[in-house]
Formats: sequence, structure tokens, C-alpha cells
Amino acid sequence: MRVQKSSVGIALPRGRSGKGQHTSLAIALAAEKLLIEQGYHNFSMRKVAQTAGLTLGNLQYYFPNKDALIKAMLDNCIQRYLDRFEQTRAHAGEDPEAQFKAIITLVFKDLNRKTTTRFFPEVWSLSNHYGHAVKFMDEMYEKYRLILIEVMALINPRLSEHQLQQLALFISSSIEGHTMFVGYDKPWMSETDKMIDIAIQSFLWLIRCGRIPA
Amino acid sequence: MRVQKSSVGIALPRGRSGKGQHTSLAIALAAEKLLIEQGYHNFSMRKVAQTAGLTLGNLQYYFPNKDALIKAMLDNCIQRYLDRFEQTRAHAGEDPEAQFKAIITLVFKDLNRKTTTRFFPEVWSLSNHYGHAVKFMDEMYEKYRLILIEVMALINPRLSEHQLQQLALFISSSIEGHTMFVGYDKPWMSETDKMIDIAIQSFLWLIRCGRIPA
Amino acid sequence: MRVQKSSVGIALPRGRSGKGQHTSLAIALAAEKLLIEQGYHNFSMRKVAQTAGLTLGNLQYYFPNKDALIKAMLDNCIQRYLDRFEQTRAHAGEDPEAQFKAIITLVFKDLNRKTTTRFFPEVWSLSNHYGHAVKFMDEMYEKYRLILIEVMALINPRLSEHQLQQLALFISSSIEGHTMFVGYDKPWMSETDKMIDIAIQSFLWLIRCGRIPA
Amino acid sequence: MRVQKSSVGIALPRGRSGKGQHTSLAIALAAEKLLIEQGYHNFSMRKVAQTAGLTLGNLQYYFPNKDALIKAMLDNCIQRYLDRFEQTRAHAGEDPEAQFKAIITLVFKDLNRKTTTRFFPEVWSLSNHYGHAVKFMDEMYEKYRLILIEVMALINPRLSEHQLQQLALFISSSIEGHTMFVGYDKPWMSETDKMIDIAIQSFLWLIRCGRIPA
DNA sequence: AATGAATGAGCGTTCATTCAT
DNA sequence: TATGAATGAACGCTCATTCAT
Repeated sequence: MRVQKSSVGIALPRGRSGKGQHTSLAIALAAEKLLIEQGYHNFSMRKVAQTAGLTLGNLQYYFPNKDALIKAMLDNCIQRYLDRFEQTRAHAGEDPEAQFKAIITLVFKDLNRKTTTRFFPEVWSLSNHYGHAVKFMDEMYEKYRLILIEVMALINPRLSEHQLQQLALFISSSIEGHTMFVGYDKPWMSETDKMIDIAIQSFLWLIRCGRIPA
Repeated sequence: MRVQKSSVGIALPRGRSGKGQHTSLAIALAAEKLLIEQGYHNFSMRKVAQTAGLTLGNLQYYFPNKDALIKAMLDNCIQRYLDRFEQTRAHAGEDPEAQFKAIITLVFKDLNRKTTTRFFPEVWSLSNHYGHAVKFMDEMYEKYRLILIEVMALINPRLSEHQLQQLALFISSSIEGHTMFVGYDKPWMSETDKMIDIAIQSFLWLIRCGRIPA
Repeated sequence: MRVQKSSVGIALPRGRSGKGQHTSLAIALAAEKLLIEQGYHNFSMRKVAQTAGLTLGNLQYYFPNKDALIKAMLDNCIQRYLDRFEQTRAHAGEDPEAQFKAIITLVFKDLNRKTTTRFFPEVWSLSNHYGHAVKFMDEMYEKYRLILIEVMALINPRLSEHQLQQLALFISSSIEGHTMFVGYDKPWMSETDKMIDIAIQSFLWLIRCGRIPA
Repeated sequence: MRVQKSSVGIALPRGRSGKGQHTSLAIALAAEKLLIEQGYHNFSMRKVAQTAGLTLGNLQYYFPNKDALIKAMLDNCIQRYLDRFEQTRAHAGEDPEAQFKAIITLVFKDLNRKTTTRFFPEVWSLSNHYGHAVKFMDEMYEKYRLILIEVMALINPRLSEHQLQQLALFISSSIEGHTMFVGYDKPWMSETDKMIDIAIQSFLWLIRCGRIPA
């Protein structure tokens, strides 16, 4: 395997310096677009190459096999989602309850986006037979829950670490489950706001008064 | 086994008479098994044939194309899931709250089964690009919600039709969302019982006191 | 091979007695229709069975293989074309020249029919690799030429047998060649009458004054 | 061999640069050979690949589908036939009548070649269900007729454009029709010369004295 | 970095044919 | 006569991957 050398003499893997880095990113984005637009069963190296405007040979210079490409695509994706969470929380001001409401609302509204509606079910399916998707999900949802935990702890400081963990798991799972029903082009898309209402009510009730098991 | 061959010589669709009906069913089950075991991206006519112990040619005598096979598999599957709901409810006695708890518990526990954990994410993904999967989901979840609605109406008769609809949507969506987290082989599988606890608590609170939007 | 016995005790091949004979004919006609409508590259036992409203199994009871079916179809077809020639000639009255003009006109006009335009090129192509099509063509065109010869001999009795043979070959070949140009849906279809004009002129000139080689 | 690879890096269609161009041509020729040898109903990508000494995958790298291959084969073929016409005419000297005789003789003699006898009926059949074969025939025969028209106009300058068109159509159609009768391995192959005699006589008579409709 | 060429496997599908009933 | 079941081969096509340049 040929290795590119950067100007400071450190050996870099393919496509990690200068133009290559840019191309790698473009490929990851093209791959994500293709996955969303066509689904995993239409996700092929050839089509990614076409979507990215590359030749197949060149694509495979950057990502020598399909697994590597999927991994890169997921890695690129996870970061963007986490950034969104953090930003929302930062913009929601100091009141913990307002922060919580903002996050729940954000995540729910996000389900309406074609990108989210299409992307996650593919990943969930993928995670049943492709190891890296499992890792992707673990990392992503872990950080997601962490944010929820921090906010919930402010709302009700009496909750133990364990109880917070379980609440976060329940809440995040519940929201994800709406993807297939209120997502983009799904039959209950127009009911999203009402789902948010119900969700916020019941989640806040759980945080404040629920007898969450220890 | 009922034989539908009529005495007036009307042609039957393939695989609907005697031996054929049996083979058709065996194929649908083999297909389901394969989908669960290997995922949709490994779901091919050849592999279904192999799983069912048939030659490819013979499989395609029964199901002339892949769509027809998938349709048959889903149709076969939907019925079995709905039957389970009904049975559970029937066995749960007369108390509506007990019935509700039994159903929620059943559905949650069902998520632990490998079959369920693997099957549904594939269908959700499928439903983004295969029409019949959409229809399958619509029918299946509609009946599922109907059962929830009936029981909830008994628990709190003041809830309007609309409110019941929305509650059912929220509850069923929330439960489905746990598939990827407490399902078979998933990292939080052992927390299932605690999730059930939380779920039942918050769902019952919603049914009794929640200000569900109209 | 099972052999049916007729009422007089003579063994008949499949499908030659009573209902069977009728079905055999229906199959031959369905086969011809399919060939014309879809071309030889879409000509399969299955499609013939479907066109004829039979099951594949039953079709193959009458014609145990594809060759036998094609043979039957061609045999059935040849007779109908020859009958048309004879009838035309009979209806054209006593004047030989009028008879000749009538035949030429008939054959040319026949090229405009979808049936003829589509059928013959398939047979010509078939005759390059399927023995029975060669035999079909030989028989059919031989009788066709015979009719031309009889009429031409009346127009110019000085022509030798050999000369008549060659004239008939030239004339029939020339007309057949128009199939691909003035046939049904072909670019020069509307010029058919003018081609008939030219053809009759030049053919009559040849018959009367041409120095046809001996 | 000209190499078309440009220096500015513009992507070329597959098989147009260097080695690829050579392979593309070899494939087209192999395809033609197969069509002639085995007929269209035996014309498959696999057999073309085998004839050309390629793997199926590689053949489909050059021609991504069967249509593209057939198109390339026909396009390659048409040019060679037209070149022959032009050459013949050029070599026939200045006398228009001699040119005409030379062309008619060439085309007739060409029918005796296995290549021609087998190729054209396949194309005629193809043109009933494959669009590009229609285009192939239109272009090819149009140029063919154009050459005839030019020569005939010199023989009899009084003929109108329209009359020339019709004569050319009649003459070319008539000659084509002989393919199935005096072609390679056909029953009247040995009579070719006599057919040429008759054809030239009657065609020249038509050109000079025929009352060709306006 | 980038391209074009090549391989071999697998896919969904159609088909002629055989056979038991 | 007629039907349904089954086989095995072939087809057009897409694909991941490898390699030379």
C-alpha cells in the first residue's frame, strides 16, 4: 500500500492530506446522500462514485472497500448530529426545563426531515449485520443520552445516576420510535406537534414524579 | 389441510391446491427466517430456495418474482402478530388496566425475541422503497392501535376518539423505538423490565390525567 | 408414448381426434398470432400456452416440444396463403394478363397487412437455422411460382419451361423484397400502389420482350 | 491506432482510448460473426463474450447492455457496406450504364456471401421489435438508394426526382428480395447470374422507357 | 491521485422439458 | 386430456474487488 507523505514527513493514509482530505469528505457526503435517496439496497460503490463524480477506480483509491466507505460515512454523520444537540442546548438559555423542551422538540422535528427519516432505519437495519453500524449507534446514542441526563439532573436533582440512565434510555428510545410514523412522507407526519406535546408532558412527569426503578 | 381444487376445473393460482399450499407456506416461513437471520441485503431468491430446500426454478414456480414472495412473507407474518395481540388481551381477564398492562408487557417482551428485533428494522427500511411494506406496516399498526384504543377507552371513558388515536400512536411508536436498544443482543436488553415499568407508569398517567391535545 | 385410439381402431397421434384436433388448430393459430405480435425472440411455449388459454402442461401434451409446435404452425400457415393465391386467380376471369395483374396486386397488397409484414421476416430468419422453416419456404414458394408460371405461359407461349422458371423466381423474389419497405408500419407503405404500377409494367415487359437467359 | 486520450483529463466513454478502442471493435466483429453463424435467437452476451475471447464481465464493461452492443455492431456494419458501394462505383469508370451494371452486379453477388445471406434477414426480423435496427435500415438503404439515383439520373436525365426515388425503391427492394432464394446455401444460388441478367435488363428498360408514376 | 481494464460471483428472471397424477 | 410440480440451464445485468499504468 502506497502511503502519502505530508510536508512534515508524517506518513498519512490515503486521502488524508490536502486535496485528498477534501475528496474523502465529498465522498462521505455523496454516500450519505445516496443512502438517503435510494436506500441501502441501492448503495453500491459504483453509484457512490457516480454520485460523487468520480471514477470507480478513484473512489477505491480513497476507500479500498465498501466497509471502509460505510465506516467513513457513519463517522462523518455522527458528528454532525451531535453538534446539533449541543448547539440546541446552548441556545436554549439557562432554564433546565426550557432546555429539555427545546431538545425534545428539536429531536422530534428532526424526524420530519427526509434525511433523518430515511437514514436511521437504514442504520438500524445495518446494525443487525454490520459491526461498525453497531458502534456508530452506541457512540451516537450514548452522547445523546448524556445530554439528556445532564439536563434532567438539573430538573430533578434527587434522581440517581442509575435512574437518570434509565429515563434517558426510555425517552430517547421512545422518540426514535416515532421515525416510522411521523417521519417525512409518513402517514402521521402532520401529527408531529401533538406527539411533541404528549411526549414533553409525560417525560416531564416521569422526571418529576415517576417512580423510576433503581 | 383443505384442498381448494374445485370440481368445475377453474384454474387456481399457483400453489393453492393441496401440496402446493403447503409448499407456499413453507416458502414464506423460510423467507422470514432468512430475512431475520441474514437481513434484507442478503435476501435473495436463491437463498430462500436453499433455505426452503427447493430448487430456484421450483421456488419461482410458486412465486414468479421477488415482490410476490416478499408480499406473501409479510402477509403471512402480519397475521401471526395480530393473533398474538388478540390472544393476550383475551387471556388478561376483565380488568381494563390489567389488560393494558398485559398488552404493553407482551409487546415489550416480544422485542427481546430475535425474530422481532431483526424483522422489524428490516421492514422499516424496506418501507422506504418497497410499496407493499408500507401497506403491511399501515395495516399491522392500525390494528395494533385499535386494540390499544379499545382498552384505553375502558380505562378513561372521557377520552375522545381523537385523543385515543393520538395516545395510541404515541404509545405504539414509543414501544417500537425500544427495538434497537432493548432488543435481542442489544446493549440494554437486560433493562427491558425496567423499561416496561417506566412505560406502564407514564402511559397510564397519560391515559388518566394527561392533557392530550384535541 | 400414449396413443389415442379412434373409434375405428386406428391409432392416432396426440390431438388428432375430436376435441383434440380442434385444440391443435387453436394452438397453431395462437402460435402464429404470438409470432406476429411479439416476434420470434418472444416466442415461448409458455406464451403460446397463455395466448391459447391453456396450461403449459396441456400445451405440451399436444406438442411435446417447441419444434413440433413451430412445424404445426408453419404447416397450418402455408395452406392458407396458397388458398388465397388460387382464389384470386380464379376470380380474375379468363384474360391471362388480367389474371397476372390481379395476382401481382394481391401479393403486393398482402405485404401491407401486419400479419404478412411481421410473419415472413421471422420465417426467413428462422430458415437460416431451423430446418423445417426451410422446407416450409420451399414448398410455399414453389407452389406460388407454379401459379405464376401457368399464367405467364398463357401470356407468352413462346417462353420455355426454363425461362418461365427463372422469370417466376425473379418476380416472386422481387415482390418479397418489398416487405421490409412498403410493409405495415414501414416507411414507404404509402407508395405501395406505385410499386405495383412499376412492378406490373416491368414484369409484363419481361414476359413479352425480355431476353430471358435459357 | 489513434489514441484519443486527451491531455485535459476529460473522461472518455468506455473503450474509446487505446486498447479499449481495439477491444470494442473486436467485440463488434465477434458479435456480427455470431449473429451470422447462429442467428439472433442464439445471440447472447455470454456467447459474444466467448466468441470474442472475453469474460462476460469484461464484455459488459465495454457494452453495458445488449442494446448498446447491437447498436455498435450495426453501426460498424453499415459503414462497411456503404464503403463497398462507393468503391464499386468509383472503379466502374465514367459510363453511367456501366456503373449501373457494376453496382447491380456487385449487390447481387454480395447476396451469395454467407455473411450477407445470414445477416440481413436477422436485421429485418430485428427491425420489427428493436428500434435501432429500424434506424440502421433506414440510414443504410437511404444511402444505397442515393447512389442508385445518382447513376440513374445520368442514364436518363428526363426522370424527375420523384421518379428516381421510386425507381430506386423498387430496384433496391427487388434485389434484397433475392436474398432468401439465391443467397448462400439457398436452393437457387446457382441461378444468381441469370437473375442479374434479368434484373439489369428490366431495370434499364424501366429507367429508359418505363412510365414511372409521378 | 486518477483512470481504465478485467475478473468472477451473484442476482432476478425466463425457459424447454420431464414427470406424476 | 388436462393440471400442477419440479428441474436445470441459460439469460441480461450489477457488483465488489484487483490490478496495471
